[in-house]
Amino acid sequence: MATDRDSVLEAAVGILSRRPTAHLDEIARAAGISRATLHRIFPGREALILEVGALGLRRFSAALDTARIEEGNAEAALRRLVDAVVPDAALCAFLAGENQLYDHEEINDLWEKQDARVRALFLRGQQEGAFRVELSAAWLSEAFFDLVAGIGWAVQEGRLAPRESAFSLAELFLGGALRRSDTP
Amino acid sequence: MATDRDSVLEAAVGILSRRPTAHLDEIARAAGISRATLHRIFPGREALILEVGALGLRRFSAALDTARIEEGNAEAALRRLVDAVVPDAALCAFLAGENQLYDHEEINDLWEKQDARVRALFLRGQQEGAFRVELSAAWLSEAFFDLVAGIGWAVQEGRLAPRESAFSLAELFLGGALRRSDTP
DNA sequence: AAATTTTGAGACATGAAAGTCTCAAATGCG
DNA sequence: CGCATTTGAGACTTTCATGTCTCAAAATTT
Repeated sequence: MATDRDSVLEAAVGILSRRPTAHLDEIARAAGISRATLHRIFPGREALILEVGALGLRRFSAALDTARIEEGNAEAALRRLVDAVVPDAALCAFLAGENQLYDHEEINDLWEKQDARVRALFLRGQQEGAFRVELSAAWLSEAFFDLVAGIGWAVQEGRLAPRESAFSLAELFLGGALRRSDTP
Repeated sequence: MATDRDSVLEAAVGILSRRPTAHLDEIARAAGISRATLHRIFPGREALILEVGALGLRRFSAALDTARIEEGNAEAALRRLVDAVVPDAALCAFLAGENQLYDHEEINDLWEKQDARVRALFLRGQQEGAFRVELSAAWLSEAFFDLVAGIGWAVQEGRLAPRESAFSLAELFLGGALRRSDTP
């Protein structure tokens, strides 16, 4: 459930994923609280950003769990992952853009762990013959994340309907832009 | 050719695309000049950022020109575009992340114009039967840009070899991650 | 309804980066 | 070689977001 802190963090993401330099004023207003209260909940800007990152990682990690990406065939696992991750795409977009967090050991470790799970999925998919081997698993993993972030931005700014987002992401990433006469 | 200003701007991109909040000190050092000289060339931070954006758009526009995206079949045009745009991927990554520039009329207009050209390419490709029609031209265009930015980041941080970048971008975007028995 | 707690608005202090200036060193030019 | 221009290092001022504080209003509890 969305605790009090989490709802503030989600409001913060809405602002920060678009403008990482936004003032605390603005974030507080978006969260519907005063700057004073924001300060009471989070000691300062740095702490706030850190917690947004931590929330993003928790959600991403939870998405990997609910999608059970280690099970079944790789393509189906990836499709499940898309469905699970799309609701938190904005959070992922923030994570993707916030390279500053990477010198925080705790965050860094958690990120590394989740990233490894995704890379492993692609590697497994390549070994199963599901994914192309001409593209490195690392690049597949990174590109996937880029597109998740892109979906997050596009939805947030109204350029893409939320209902289409999972389909658009999965189809483009898996199938590419080229039309084909046959289904694979 | 890279005039004096442009070389400073390119150094600035190297820093700013990774950390948009970097101090001017750092940017000056990266450009090999002093903070005083940086101030002499660009009146201030805002002006610098603006010019970086303008350079990015000029380069992107030039890439669309050299790729002659309006000519020939759409797939080939897109492949040419990939080759033309990859050298400036870092600049594009900056553009993608810098939504602040969008309230500058001049920049905004220029961006809108180039974006329209790319969208037109995808639309044309869909009409020719080259690109899938289940995905909107707007999303194809946006996703393409997301991946260009991703390539820029990955190369800049050494996660992807520059020589592989054009291939990785074109293949993933056009063909997707799924392996296929036949070539389309 | 009274008491306790939480919140918001604003004033104020702090600190850090941006912007400005000066002057000596370096560079380029005639 | 001497003159002119440009550059760099640093001190300084300014600006603005952050962080801190206070107090009254609102909400919650009992």
